[in-house]
Amino acid sequence: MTGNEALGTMLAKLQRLGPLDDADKATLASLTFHIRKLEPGAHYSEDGETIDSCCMLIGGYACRSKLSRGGGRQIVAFNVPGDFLDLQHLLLPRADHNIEALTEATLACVSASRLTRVIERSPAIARLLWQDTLIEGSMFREWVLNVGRRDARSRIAHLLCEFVARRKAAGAAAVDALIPITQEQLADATGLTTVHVNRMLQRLREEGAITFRNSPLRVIDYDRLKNIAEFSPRYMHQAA
Amino acid sequence: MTGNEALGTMLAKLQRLGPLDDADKATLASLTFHIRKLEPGAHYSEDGETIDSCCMLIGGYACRSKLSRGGGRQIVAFNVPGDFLDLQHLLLPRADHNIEALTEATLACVSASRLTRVIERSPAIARLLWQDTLIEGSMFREWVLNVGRRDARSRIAHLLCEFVARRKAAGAAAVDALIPITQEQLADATGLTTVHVNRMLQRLREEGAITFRNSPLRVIDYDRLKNIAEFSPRYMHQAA
DNA sequence: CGAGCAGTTGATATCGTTCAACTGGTGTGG
DNA sequence: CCACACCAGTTGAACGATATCAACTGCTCG
Repeated sequence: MTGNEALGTMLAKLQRLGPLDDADKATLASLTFHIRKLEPGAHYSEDGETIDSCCMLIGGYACRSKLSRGGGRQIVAFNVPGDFLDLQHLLLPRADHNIEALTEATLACVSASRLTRVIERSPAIARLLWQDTLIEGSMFREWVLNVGRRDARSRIAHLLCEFVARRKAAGAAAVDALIPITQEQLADATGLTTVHVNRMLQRLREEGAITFRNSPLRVIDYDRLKNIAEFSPRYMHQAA
Repeated sequence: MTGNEALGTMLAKLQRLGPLDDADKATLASLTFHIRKLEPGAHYSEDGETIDSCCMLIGGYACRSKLSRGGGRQIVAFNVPGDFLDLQHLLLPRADHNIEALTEATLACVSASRLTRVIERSPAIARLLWQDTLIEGSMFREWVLNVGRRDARSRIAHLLCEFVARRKAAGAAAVDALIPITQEQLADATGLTTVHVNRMLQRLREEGAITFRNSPLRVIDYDRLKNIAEFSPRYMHQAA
């Protein structure tokens, strides 16, 4: 994976959000990317750290998580290729959560100060990045609803729907591709226990929505899953 | 409440986030505010609506909520004076949640197109608004953790701590001022039932952290409440 | 071959829900 | 000034969803 491919991924992402003119593209092209690989489970950043670069996930999958005092982990977002992982460190140097690779992951990192210069020169780019932040915010609100109000079965279903929809929108994989999330991670993302997640997944399998026995999770009936989940992608603002 | 007072509130809010020079302030002052009053329970915006203005809450309290298909309501944020209610409609015209007054509320509204012109002229203002969006995002992440991982008692305590801390930071009221949130709203915000919220509040009262019998809620021992809540305000990035 | 880890199962415990009745303010119309 | 309605809050009893604990399976990898 080279800097050029990273630039391509970033351009594609931004242009999914809105138009850029040639000057904007040239400005972007002036960035130098530092390519970084992460093993599964490795952390890119940790809660409390000071960070002065911004990364985009250009390959593999990641998640954002926070710990409660008791040691419980809550995953608050999943990330797919094309996602900015920490645009926030442009304006808020101190990390407020952990960012962790789910699979082998490839990151394209830019120094925060250089990116700052880019957005000063290109209001259009600044606007799209801000828009991305806003869409992320909307997804967090949906997560609060998901964890707060849905029962275990539809909560899990909703999570899977979102993951699959975002990955598809990013062009990273088909709806029925393998889902690289363990049951433990699913539990941490839904606020349930692994035991209960396992039982609910079995139910979703019986209902014909997914498969997974001794092999990674895979969605086989997306429509059914969406129904169970009350999933409507509007909150993603068609962009993720 | 006049447009001038609205401008003052907005300036104060922005300068809590970062510095502005005189040109920025002049640019802001060119905005015309439309002052709007909301009765308790009245909606400013509803999920799905198209909105072409941006409002700041300059008096009273509000909340953001979403509905699940089953009709369950999830409150995903509380708002205190000085909060931008819908900066997002600058870039995402379609609302993805409801915004509702908790008390009598006063809003200062600006047309989205005018505000767009302001941020085009002043990168510093754009930067602070984006920063505000990022901080809001961090608070949503904390809410996911709160609803997903904490038990009922500390979940409620955490909510109260956040409300009180933000209100204090905004200079709107002291820590021990009345909290204008009903037990039903507390239930909707925590993903619990009113019955259980009532029982947990009684426990927090027995523990000496709050009072409320036949009168509005009030925090009387903030430190104790913070302890129960595992509350650490870092996720608000000192700004709210 | 053994260790380790994700996943699976069953039995039991618990937290929070549900349902239904009741209290006590507050506001309104007669 | 009373009667009534209404609404937030309160209480108790029974129920149910999810957690907890502990044992076991079956990969995968060294």
